[in-house]
Amino acid sequence: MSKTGNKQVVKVLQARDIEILLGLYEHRLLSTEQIMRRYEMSRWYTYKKLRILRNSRLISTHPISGYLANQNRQGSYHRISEIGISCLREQGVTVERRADELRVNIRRLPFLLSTNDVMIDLERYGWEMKDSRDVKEKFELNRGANVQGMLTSPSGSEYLFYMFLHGVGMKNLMKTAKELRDFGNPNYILFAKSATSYSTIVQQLSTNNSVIVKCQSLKIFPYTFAKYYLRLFEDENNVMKFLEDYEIYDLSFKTSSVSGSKKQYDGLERVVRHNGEEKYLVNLLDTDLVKLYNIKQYRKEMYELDGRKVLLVTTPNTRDMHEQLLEEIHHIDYLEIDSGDLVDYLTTI
DNA sequence: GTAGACGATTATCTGACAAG
DNA sequence: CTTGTCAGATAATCGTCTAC
Repeated sequence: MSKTGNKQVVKVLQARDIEILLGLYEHRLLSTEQIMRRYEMSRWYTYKKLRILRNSRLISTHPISGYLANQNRQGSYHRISEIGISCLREQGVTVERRADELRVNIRRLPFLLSTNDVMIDLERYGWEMKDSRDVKEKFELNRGANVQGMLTSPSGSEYLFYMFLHGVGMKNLMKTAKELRDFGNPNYILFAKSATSYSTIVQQLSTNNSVIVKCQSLKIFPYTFAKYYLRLFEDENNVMKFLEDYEIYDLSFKTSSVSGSKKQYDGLERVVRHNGEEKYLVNLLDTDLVKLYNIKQYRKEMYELDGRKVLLVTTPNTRDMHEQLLEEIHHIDYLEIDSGDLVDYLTTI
């Protein structure tokens, strides 16, 4: 019997035990549910495995608070213990931090759980996530910065990212804006976990040109949508492939993008034929404020000279917001994408 | 309107068991 | 020994209906 004073403990450390310990070391903490997803174990087995690791004092378990709004029972999260760390060291893993240094302040807990959730969803599609401390170290950013970490897309683009929970304080948003302006990194992703925080962020930042002109992309996503969208669509060619595949959108793509000596408009590079008309296609599914800014620069006079309207790809949920942001521009047509189609497309690949 | 009541749900633990 | 599944139990909590 594998018992020590009644409790089941680890007798022989398994490969998966080490992977779990490593995951806890690298990401500081993971919830029960996250461990279940990340290591692809059944619910029962996850509990069992974690209990055995805990009984062996390799990990410690704590109740989650502040993660889900209006709910008291939110499950548990797990951290690696000092014993767990020496165990990793014995396995030949280079570990520098002590268990004590991996503790997370209760106020940061919901942020870290949220970012780890994104990480677990996207890593299997070729994304990589770097912890906020590593990022701050690497780019020499100050310790108190809001930046949550860095995401590297499958194609190698590096995005610093931010997480916004259910409420967004104005002070905090201004602090973030200052970071976006000062950090000098070209690409950013902002995740918003509620509809309110999403629209607050978009509204506040879309008028802040001093921030936008410093960026190559500044994408703002509703959290859940982002976890689907980013699997594949950070690469815009895949968005185009999707639009082509669904004939109901009635698009035919011109073979090449606008190029050469002809005068170009920033951000308007892709010409399509839609309803018998040539238009500039802009994908705004990512609510990229840089794209929005570029569309605003395409003024009425230019449009009258050029003759091509802008065809804007949006969703039923974001259309109102996008229209409102561009209300002074009239030469825009909106193409609504059914998010169901989008999810179908992503899950059948 | 709200305090119970009551059943459903959630997160977890337990012990048993098959198979390797 | 392990992995992995499962029925069953639990305590806390959630949702909702009902009685006052």
